[in-house]
Amino acid sequence: MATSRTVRARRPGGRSALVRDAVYTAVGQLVGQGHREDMTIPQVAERAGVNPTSIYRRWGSIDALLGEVAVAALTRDEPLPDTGSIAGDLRAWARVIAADITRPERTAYLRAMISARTGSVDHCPCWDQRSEQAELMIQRARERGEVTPTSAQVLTHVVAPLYHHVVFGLAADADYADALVADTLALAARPH
Amino acid sequence: MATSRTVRARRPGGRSALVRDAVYTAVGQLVGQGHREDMTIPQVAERAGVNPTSIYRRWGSIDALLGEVAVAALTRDEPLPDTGSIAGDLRAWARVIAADITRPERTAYLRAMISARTGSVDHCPCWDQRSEQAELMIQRARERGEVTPTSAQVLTHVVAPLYHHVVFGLAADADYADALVADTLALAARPH
DNA sequence: GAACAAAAGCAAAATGCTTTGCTATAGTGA
DNA sequence: TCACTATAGCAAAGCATTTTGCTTTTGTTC
Repeated sequence: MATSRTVRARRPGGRSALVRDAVYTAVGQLVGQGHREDMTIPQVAERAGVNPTSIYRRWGSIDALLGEVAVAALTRDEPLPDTGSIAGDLRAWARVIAADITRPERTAYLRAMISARTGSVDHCPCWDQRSEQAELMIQRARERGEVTPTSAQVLTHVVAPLYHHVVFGLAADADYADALVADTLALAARPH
Repeated sequence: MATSRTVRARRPGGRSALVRDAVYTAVGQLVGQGHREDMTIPQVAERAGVNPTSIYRRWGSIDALLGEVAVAALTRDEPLPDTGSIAGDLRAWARVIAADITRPERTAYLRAMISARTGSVDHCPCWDQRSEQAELMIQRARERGEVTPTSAQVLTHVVAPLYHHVVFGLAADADYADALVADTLALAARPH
């Protein structure tokens, strides 16, 4: 994991950023090894080669840190499929999502993000991102004159079930993704 | 919360059960007050009027305890709607689910359950319960000669999006529930 | 009702997380 | 380059959680 995110900070370059990256990397490694539940700040600090105090002062708690890293990891943007039809695009996209979020670290990050979420927060960066992606594919398809589902339908009937399944420990494979897309396309095709 | 669950234990009556109930109640109160994140075993023990050691020896960690209480709270069975049509049943059922899981304690429990879930677990008691409920309503409707969605479709296109929305902090109100049911019924109506 | 066994209570010790005051380091702007 | 400031490092103290060995209570069985 290299220096990729440009968090607006007073001192974006230099040591601050180095420490942050080292900490992010350490958290990533621990999550990868299945230590999401029992992660502690001293642990992360040691692995990052950083003083625990620095983490305490910057993030306050392991949950806040984990939440931040999770969001960062889950919102890196990937290339969108462009197959020439909305059906093909959605199918490819859904499969990529399924494959992505079923990877153990990703699942762990998702759970961390959910766990960190407090009642007051009412929007979710990774959901916003999926929404934008859906909009884009639909936009393109409409310009080609295709009949398409709405982005709300795509989010509700394709993305939500995938995330739900993963988060609750149910199967979310390519077949499931395909079925979701098929249903959603059927919804769109029906006369309004 | 009274003595309702009959966990198969060597000594089902008596002190063991009393301690368990007191602990469950204490956890419930703390969750209700928004202390899911910062709950500790000594805290729960004091509120339950129980020795911390007892909790350590029985549950091991606060996460294990929270997970257990969450599952217990989320799988108490409610009466199913019986309106005479699958459309009415599903609409009523979806609204009840939405209203139920958007209550703050319920949302907290859901998140606790998700957080407690490890990769190896591949089924979810509260999902199983929803599945059984859906099957029952569909069964009844089919005996009346109605065209119905499959239970898989209901779970995927009604229940999953509701849970997803709640868990990720998005809105899940009666309107959303209605829209989900409408879409699912439309799917069922379409010629195969 | 007496013996047995399982679980709870108790208290002290140990462990490890967290805080705090201070110093050192390193970016930023003149 | 120099002053300034934000952040990191350090070390010690404080504190809460967790463990442990033992005793007590209480349900179960004969």
